[in-house]
Amino acid sequence: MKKGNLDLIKKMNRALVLETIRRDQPISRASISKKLGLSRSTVTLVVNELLEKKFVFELGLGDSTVGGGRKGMKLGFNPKSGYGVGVDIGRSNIIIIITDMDSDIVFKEIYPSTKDVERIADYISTSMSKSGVDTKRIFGIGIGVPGLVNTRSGEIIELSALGWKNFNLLEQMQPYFKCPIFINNDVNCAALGERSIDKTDNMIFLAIGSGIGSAIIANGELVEGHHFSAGEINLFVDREDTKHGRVNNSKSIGVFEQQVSGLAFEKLGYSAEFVLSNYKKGQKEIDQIIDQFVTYLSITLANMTSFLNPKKIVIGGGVSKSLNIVIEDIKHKVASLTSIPVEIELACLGSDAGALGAIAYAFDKIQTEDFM
Amino acid sequence: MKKGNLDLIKKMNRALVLETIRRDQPISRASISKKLGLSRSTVTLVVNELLEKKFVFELGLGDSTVGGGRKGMKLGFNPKSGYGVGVDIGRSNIIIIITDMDSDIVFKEIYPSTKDVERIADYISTSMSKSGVDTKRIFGIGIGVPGLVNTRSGEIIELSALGWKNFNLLEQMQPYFKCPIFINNDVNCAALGERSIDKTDNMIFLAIGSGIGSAIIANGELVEGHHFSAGEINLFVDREDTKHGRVNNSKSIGVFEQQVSGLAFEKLGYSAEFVLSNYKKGQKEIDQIIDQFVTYLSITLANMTSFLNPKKIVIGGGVSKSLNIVIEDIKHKVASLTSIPVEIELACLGSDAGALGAIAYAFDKIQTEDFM
DNA sequence: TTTGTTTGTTCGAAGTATAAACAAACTATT
DNA sequence: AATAGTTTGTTTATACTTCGAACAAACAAA
Repeated sequence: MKKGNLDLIKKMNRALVLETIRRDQPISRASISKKLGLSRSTVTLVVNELLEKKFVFELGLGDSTVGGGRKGMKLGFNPKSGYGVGVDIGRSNIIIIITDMDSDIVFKEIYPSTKDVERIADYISTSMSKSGVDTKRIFGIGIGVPGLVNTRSGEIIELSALGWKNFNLLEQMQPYFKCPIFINNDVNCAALGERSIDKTDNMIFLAIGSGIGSAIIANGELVEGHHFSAGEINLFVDREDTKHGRVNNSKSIGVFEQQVSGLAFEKLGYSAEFVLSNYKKGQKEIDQIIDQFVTYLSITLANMTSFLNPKKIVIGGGVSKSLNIVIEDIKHKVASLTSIPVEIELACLGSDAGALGAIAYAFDKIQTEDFM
Repeated sequence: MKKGNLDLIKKMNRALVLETIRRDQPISRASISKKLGLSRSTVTLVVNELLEKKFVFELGLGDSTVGGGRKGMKLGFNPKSGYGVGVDIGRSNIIIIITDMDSDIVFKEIYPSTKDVERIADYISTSMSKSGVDTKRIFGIGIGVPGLVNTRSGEIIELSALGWKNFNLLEQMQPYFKCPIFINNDVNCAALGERSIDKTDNMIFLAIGSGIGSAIIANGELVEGHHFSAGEINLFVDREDTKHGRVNNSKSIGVFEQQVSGLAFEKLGYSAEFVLSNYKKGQKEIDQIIDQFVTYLSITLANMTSFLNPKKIVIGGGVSKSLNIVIEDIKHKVASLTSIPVEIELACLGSDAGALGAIAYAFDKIQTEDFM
C-alpha cells in the first residue's frame, strides 16, 4: 500500500476530477462536486489548476435549469493536453504511432526491424520530432515485443526473433528519453488496445497468426502470471494429443499451435487465407481442415469461458481477418459446449493493435502507479 | 478511484503502520519510520493511537546497537485485538468458526443446515456469545455458500442445495449484526483460506469432492468473472467428448465433472476412497479407472498452468485426502505436458477450509475497501 | 420587482504530515 | 569518570489539504 500524505490526496483528487471531466464532458464544477462528493471549493481549486495547465477548457455556459439558478460553466477535456507513443517491435517491422488522449493517431511511421537499441531510440526520437508534438506533453512511451517480458524490471526474458535473452531493454532505452517507458508482450498490448474501446473488465484476447497466443484481462487488470508466462495457449493439449504421443518439449512448437494457427494450414501446404476463403465450395479436404480447426478452437474457447467467465473473447492476429466466414459457426459451437454466456468478436484494430495497445498500456500504468 | 481527504491519509498510514508491526514485529517506532518513509513524529502519533486502542503492545526495550544510541521500544501486534467469524453453509452442516487476527481458532461449532435466515443468524449470535469474544472486537462475518453469489450485492444467484435463487442473503442477514457481512462461493473461500498461509498472488484452487470446482487468484485478487461464474471447470470438454456427443446442457452434470470427481467413481459403483486406496494392488479395472482419472486431471492442470501461469495449484475437497498415492504421478505428468513450471500441492486445511477462508475473505475485503 | 435557487469564489477552521529542535538513553573513546 | 557522538522518541511550529459557511453573481418564476 502507498504512504499517505497531503501530496497524495491532491493528486488523487486532481486525477479524479480530470477523469470525470474527460468522461462526462461537458460538465460544470457544481456537477463534479455532486458526483464526486468533493466540496465545491475544492473542485474550484482543482479545476483552476487544470485550466492553467491546459488539461481542460471552459466551453461556455450550460443550459438553464427549471426553477432558476445561475448557469454553470461547462468544462471540457483537452485531448491535445497529452500524447502517448506506441512502439510495436515486430519480427520484420517496427511500427511507431503517436496518439493524443482521445486515441486519435497524429503520427505513424513504419521502420525496418532491428535489435540495435540506439537505432530504435533514434526511430522514436525522429518520429516524435517529425510529429511536431511538444515533447513535454508526451506522458509516456509504450513498447510491445513478441516475447516474454518482465514488466516490472523491463527485462526481455526471451525474444527469439531478435535474439534477445535476459536483456534489460528498459535500462538500455530509458537514458534516451525523459518520459517513462513501459514494456510488455505484444499480445498483452494488443489486448489492452482492444479493451480501450469498451473498457471491459473481464476479457480474453486471442492472437491467431502464424502461431497462437492469448492475453487475459481479469478484474480490469492484465493477468501476467507468476513468471509473466500467462496466456501460453500454444501449449494446450488434450486426451487425443496424449493418445498420439504429442507432448510439449521445450524445443518443439506447442501442441495446440500445431493444430490451430496459420502454421497448421501451412504444414498442409496451404495459406490460411486460401483455405478459409475456399470453405464450403466443394473441396472436401479443405472443408475437413476447417471443420477440425473450428471444432478445436471452439472447444478451447468454451473451456476458457467456463474457466474465467469473461464478458467477451476477442480474436485478433493475422488470421482473424479471414475468420468472418466461420465466426457464426464458432459462436454456435461454443454456446453448445458451455452453459456460460460469452460474446465472441473479431478484433477491430488491425495491424496497429500492438502499437495502439502499447500506448493504452503505458497510460494504464501511469494512471494506476502515479495518478498523474 | 477513491476520493482523497484528510481522513483517508490518516487511515492509510494507520493501516500501513499496523500492517508493518504485524508482519515485522518486534519493531521500534524508528524502524517503522525508516521502512515506510514516514517521519518519526507521524509514527509516534499513529502508534500512540494504536496503543490506546490496544491494537499493539509495547514489548520492552530492544537490543543495543553498535556505536551507541538510545534503545528503541519494541512494538508487537495484539492478535486478540480483532476477531473474525466464518460461516460455511453446506448442504448438510453449517460450520461456524471464530478466529483471532493470527487465524487461531478460538471457537468452533457445527449446526445442522437450514435455509431459515433467522435461525442461521441465531446460530451465529449464539456462537459469538458462547465464545466470550467482545462483540466490538469482531471486525466482520464471512459466509461461504456452495452456489453462485453476486459478491457485490450479496445476492445468492443460484444455490440449488438450499433452494435459494435470486435471494439476497446479505440484506436478510445484515440487520441481525452490527459488523459488516461478506458472502462468497465456498470454493472461492476455501481458496482464500489456503492462500492466507503463504500469500501467493497467483494460484489456482481445485475442489474435488462429489463434484469438481475451482477458484482462481490472479494478481493477488479473486477472479470472479463477468457474472461471478469463473472457475466452472465442471463444464470442461475436449475433442474426445464431442466425438462421443457429450455436451453441456443446463440440466445435466458437467462433462468434465462426470469423468473427474467423486461422482465419476460412484457412477462405476465405487467410492473415491476405496478406488484410490486400492490403486496398483493387482486389480486391473481399478488401475484403469485411476489412470484415466489421473491422465485427464493432469492434462487439465497442465492447460490451466499454460493459460494462467500460477505459482501453484492446490487441490482440496473431499477426494483430495485420498490423492496422496497419485500426487507424484500427477506432478510428473503435468511437467511433461507443459513447459511452464508450477507447484502442485494437496490442501492443508481440511473441512474447516470453507469457514476459515470465509474469514480470510472478510478480512481481505475490509482491508482493501475500508483500510480499517 | 421580488423571491427562491443555483453556481462559483473567498475565507477561516480543522486536521494531516513534516522538519527542526529537543530531551533522554545509550556506546565508545579518552 | 568524563566526554563526545549516536539513536530514539516527543514536542512545536509550519505548510498544506479539504471542508463548511458566507457571499456575490446569475438566473427563473411569480
